Amino acid sequence: MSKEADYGIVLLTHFAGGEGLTYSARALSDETRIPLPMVSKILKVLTRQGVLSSRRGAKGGYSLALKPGRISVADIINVIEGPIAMTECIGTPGECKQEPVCCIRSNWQVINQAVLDALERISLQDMTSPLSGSLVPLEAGRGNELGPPQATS
Amino acid sequence: MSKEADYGIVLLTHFAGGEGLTYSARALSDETRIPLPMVSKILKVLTRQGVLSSRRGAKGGYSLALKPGRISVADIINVIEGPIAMTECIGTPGECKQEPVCCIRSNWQVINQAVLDALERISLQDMTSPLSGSLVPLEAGRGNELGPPQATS
DNA sequence: CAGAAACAGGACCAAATTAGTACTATATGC
DNA sequence: GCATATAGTACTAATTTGGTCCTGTTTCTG
Repeated sequence: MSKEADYGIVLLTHFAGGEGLTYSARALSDETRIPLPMVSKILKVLTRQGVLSSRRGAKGGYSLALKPGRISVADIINVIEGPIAMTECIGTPGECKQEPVCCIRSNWQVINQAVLDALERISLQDMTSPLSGSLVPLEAGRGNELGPPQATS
Repeated sequence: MSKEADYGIVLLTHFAGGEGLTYSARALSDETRIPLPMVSKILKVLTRQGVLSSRRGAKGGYSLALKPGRISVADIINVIEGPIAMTECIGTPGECKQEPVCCIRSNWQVINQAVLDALERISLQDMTSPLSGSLVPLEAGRGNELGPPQATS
């Protein structure tokens, strides 16, 4: 994940922690230790994409445009970085030279979708408090009934 | 994921499909349409890391050093790219300037671990045939009982 | 109204990473 | 000895990324 997306999630989590408050870019920079120009840049993107709403002028600033329970981590990565894709062929099909002879692309689609689903289930709200460690890992339904790689031939 | 890791998985899946056969770099390049120098480079890394074994000279080539059921997708990414980490602070702790004031790092650890677990459960063997689309997405166990972001306030 | 505070929108740059290439050396089989 | 094939390393070119800067425009306050 790019640092920009990373920062974006940190910043938005800050908003989610503070019950609909309005923050200036400078204030957020101070509180998060992320350099001001970077903070500005990211907030602008998030505003253009409708995640934040902004008010200009003195006493202006940014505030969440949506309820923190309705924004997912996947959403945020999506608006900052573009589509979440493990391989090039998922994000931009047709680019890869060996797509015609590639027999694992469909498998990547399945894996990618699983990760995507997971990140979509985690809301900004969730990020404000510790996630319980009991994340149920995604389970590959296999045709052959193999155990995990370490336990099988 | 880097293209090198992507290619690596394609190449290894090729090995897994062909029951312990030995392939030369050239043969693999022809079959996968991945440029030869690239194939060579990746195979060398995989050999040094013990995933493949090699034989030099005429009639030489590469073959799998382990049973395809015992190599996971996570393993492959790991040896080619290094540790799988969604954020910098997971892969190389202590680098990030705002780590002391960051309150979401522990959550990233949980998320990262879930993805890691998922990729560890998918073996090379599994990649040779279509994964059933019914991957159970990883489920965030939340303290508060929220539904998915889209369904809640 | 003047000025300060704060966002909007770009353009821009430098460093790091990545993708890909090339070359030399060494081992093997015929 | 020669052809085949890996080992190792160095190199380059292009892209991406992280980060900065500057010039507006809007709004509040005195």
